Amino acid sequence: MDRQAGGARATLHHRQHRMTELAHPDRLEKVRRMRAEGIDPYPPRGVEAEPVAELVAAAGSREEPGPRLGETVTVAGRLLGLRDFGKLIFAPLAERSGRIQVGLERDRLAQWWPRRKLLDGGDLVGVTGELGHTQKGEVTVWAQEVHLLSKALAPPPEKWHGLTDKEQRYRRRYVDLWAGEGVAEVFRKRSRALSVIRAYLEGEGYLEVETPTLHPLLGGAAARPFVTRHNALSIDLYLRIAPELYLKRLIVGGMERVFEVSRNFRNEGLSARHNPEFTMLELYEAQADYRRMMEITEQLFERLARELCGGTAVSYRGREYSFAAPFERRAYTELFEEANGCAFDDEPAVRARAKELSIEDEHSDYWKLMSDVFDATVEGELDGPLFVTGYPVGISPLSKASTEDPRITERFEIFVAGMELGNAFTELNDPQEQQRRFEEQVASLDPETPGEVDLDYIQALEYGMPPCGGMGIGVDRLLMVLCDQESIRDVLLFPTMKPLVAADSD
RNA sequence: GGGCGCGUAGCUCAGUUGGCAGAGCAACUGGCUUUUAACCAGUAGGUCCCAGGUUCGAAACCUGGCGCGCUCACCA
Repeated sequence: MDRQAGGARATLHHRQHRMTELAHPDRLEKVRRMRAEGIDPYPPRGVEAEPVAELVAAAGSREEPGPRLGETVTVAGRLLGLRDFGKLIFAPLAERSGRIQVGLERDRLAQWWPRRKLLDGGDLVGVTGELGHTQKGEVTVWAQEVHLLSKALAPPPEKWHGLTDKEQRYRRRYVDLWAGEGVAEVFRKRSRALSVIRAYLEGEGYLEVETPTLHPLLGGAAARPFVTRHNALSIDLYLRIAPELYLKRLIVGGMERVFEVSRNFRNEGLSARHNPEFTMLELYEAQADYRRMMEITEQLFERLARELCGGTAVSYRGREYSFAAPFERRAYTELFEEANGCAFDDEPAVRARAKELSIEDEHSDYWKLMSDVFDATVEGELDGPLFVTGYPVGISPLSKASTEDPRITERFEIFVAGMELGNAFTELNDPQEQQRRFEEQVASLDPETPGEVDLDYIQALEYGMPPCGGMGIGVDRLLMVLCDQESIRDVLLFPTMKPLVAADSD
């Protein structure tokens, strides 16, 4: 016990020591010298600068000069490194639109020149000068004025590897974003994807809404929740695991076409495909059904691929996926039978199969077990984009049953590269049937199903919900595919990490 | 929680059979007006994750711990 405590203390001390050393002594000395000379290393105002990508385009090449070659321009950004030739220094400057080279010549900067040694890689500067080229044809701003905008005390990481330690990349995303190849691009794409989604749905007559994140009851999915406390009300609240039941209340309310970009929270394990908080797009449309949801999925996926990947061919982990509509459809029941040699509702056969696959019957709930068998034998093999249709009623408590086969529902999930990217169905709007299914869930004692029936939701249905189609799309996972990233953490700016020093460890 | 792997300079990494702690980049000093990971010469920089153990001698071997990654389980 004592040894453990001692070890923990040593680790703590080690980490804090390292963190203070991020500020480099030489750079601290330069800051002192600047202040002594009356130079503010952290001036309050920036400079008015142009996006460098536009300047690079407008400079043209040496052979074919662009319209703005020779103009005096101002750029601002981070100096990634300094290549010093004595009376000439080249430095790449990075900002939001891209990179441009800055050329610092003694002859053009007579007054500033003695201060060049105060400059370091990583510093933020504003540079005014002539837009031109070097002998090798690189577009360069030949500086006439240099303004330090913010002194970097911490040196940038090694210049051609950047940060490679994944933990360091996620923890210090503020470095990774400019030091890591392609990192900023992923998050520009993420932003564009959300714009495309909003533009598409608004074009379809949808209204974007915001429903509560703090829920008094669990519902809309099966997952372990985060619990929090409201002091004034003296009640526990859950961080939402899904916005579904609130959005459907809005359909009852006559809003008819609504969507929400919802941050959901599930208190479960972390993996390459799971983060405790993740973004879900949920949408609901009155007078629509699951077939309309397929249409929306196809249109949205195709549009996103065109906007983000330049076409409908999407390359993910070395394989190509066609995002051109229509997508393939397969029935859940058929896929189940092909993979397992028995019908999904042949309980003795499925139980035997589960034993073969050493899948444990944890909740003594047959439908959960059957679903586990499906996940183990079918899901990972689905290349897609593929709609798996007709999920069994027993694992679809919020879906309307099929009119042709009462054992299954009007529901589908969309798969790409073995990953579930979305889940949609014709919404169950019969309040009595919904209450019956909720009561079954409560009776199951599964820790991941609601502990009590959401009577307010039943009451909403009692006022009458029109026929309705609804869908949830895992935005992060969809972006993994569109940006060709292997881990969900690579499409999240700040993925959930264990704190360096655990505040509460027992 | 299980399995596998990793932990050495600010960063990226070597370190042979157990025998003086190493390189490149970054930093510092000097040189250089066209580089693209500039180049040349020099200097400085270490809790080898922590604690025990084996040994004449441990960064290396053993035990325990800590941290992280991958993976499996979990995640309708």
